[in-house]
Amino acid sequence: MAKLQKSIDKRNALIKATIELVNNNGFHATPMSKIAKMANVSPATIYLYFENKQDLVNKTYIEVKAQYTAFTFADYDVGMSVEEGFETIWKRIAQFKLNESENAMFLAQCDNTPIIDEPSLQEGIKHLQPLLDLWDRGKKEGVIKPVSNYILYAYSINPLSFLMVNQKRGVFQLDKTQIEEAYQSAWSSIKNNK
Amino acid sequence: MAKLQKSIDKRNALIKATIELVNNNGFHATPMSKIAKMANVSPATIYLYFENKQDLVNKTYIEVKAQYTAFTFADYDVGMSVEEGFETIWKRIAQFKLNESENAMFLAQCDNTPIIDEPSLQEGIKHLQPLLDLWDRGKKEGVIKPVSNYILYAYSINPLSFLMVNQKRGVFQLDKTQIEEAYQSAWSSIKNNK
DNA sequence: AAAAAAAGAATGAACATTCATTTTTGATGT
DNA sequence: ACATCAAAAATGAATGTTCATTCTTTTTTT
Repeated sequence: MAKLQKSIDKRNALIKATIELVNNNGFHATPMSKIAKMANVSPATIYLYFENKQDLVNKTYIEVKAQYTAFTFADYDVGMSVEEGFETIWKRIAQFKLNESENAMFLAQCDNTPIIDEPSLQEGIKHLQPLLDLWDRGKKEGVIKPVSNYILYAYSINPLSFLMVNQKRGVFQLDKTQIEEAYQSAWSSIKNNK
Repeated sequence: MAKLQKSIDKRNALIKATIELVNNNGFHATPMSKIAKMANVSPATIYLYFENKQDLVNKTYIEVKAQYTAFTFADYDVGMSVEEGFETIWKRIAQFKLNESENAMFLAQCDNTPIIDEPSLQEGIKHLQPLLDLWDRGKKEGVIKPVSNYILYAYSINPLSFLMVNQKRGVFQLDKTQIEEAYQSAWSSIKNNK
């Protein structure tokens, strides 16, 4: 147990260091030596846990994405109505993006650059399925606009990424009221009006 | 004239190569030597036009951002009504993001990573002012929701970035009808309902 | 005491930038 | 028109550094 525990700690420290350094300096300016130093580990040790730098960043991405989706669907239940389900999921996503902004920033960076390889991107995207299923159900019930899920996502979920980035930059702050307003915008942009 | 013309051509070729390589490989995997090769120039020549790699990427960012905003406001006139003005601007932005996707992708990458330095980011953001002015006017007239411009941007403009990225990836295609739908979503998410 | 984990130092490749030379440009005098 | 030539522009090859990865040795675990 002791051995395994220790290993997991080191692995986590490496992943945490990767996120922090990539967020602050970008992938191009995060050498393995710095990651090692921040994780209190020798550079050589990284290679006991990961194949190489690409593998490290891929695995970090998958791990953070898994956390994100686990968090997102924690309160959700398939038995909920479409509207209730969407509100539940949306609010969790908002909470994640605004409270766990280190993780959210890392995902935003990965999703807008070619640093993660295709298989890992695919792996990361899988877990969003419940939301897509909910939308499909909503369209059948006539509650959700009959448009592509990409458009629904673009208008209801993606804005949170932008708000998160700007909150992180310190130029803007989302409070309770604004979150509620943002939620109303999100819902009214996807609900079917007719 | 001949001399200056030639210089501008080389500079443009370098900027174009930078955009293409950074889009496809990321900043970390675009060596100066590759940029030089793609621009049909010796590596040393880059340093006649730019101070160093950071300067090259900063200047590229500013240049593309300037193109973007010039394009955006080309049809806009301050005398327009708020609704007409917004529609005019929004549709130009959509056109830019979907037709000039190389440029738009580059901006998206820069806006979500720490590869551009702060002064250049500031420089790039300045030109968006007319849209913010329009929104402020709209709020005074009671036509636009009285919320932060960041929220207005997040819900009406930013979704286009997401759609652009996914269109580029080939998983999704925006046609005329969908653009019209997207515009309706954008407008109804910012117009004042009461 | 053998096996596993970790470490620090070494290795070699890749890369940004500079250097020494060559080529191009365009003004000037014929 | 053309030849000359200094200045500017461009080049390919060096330079020195940084960095990912590996190697050998040491430490820890069981």
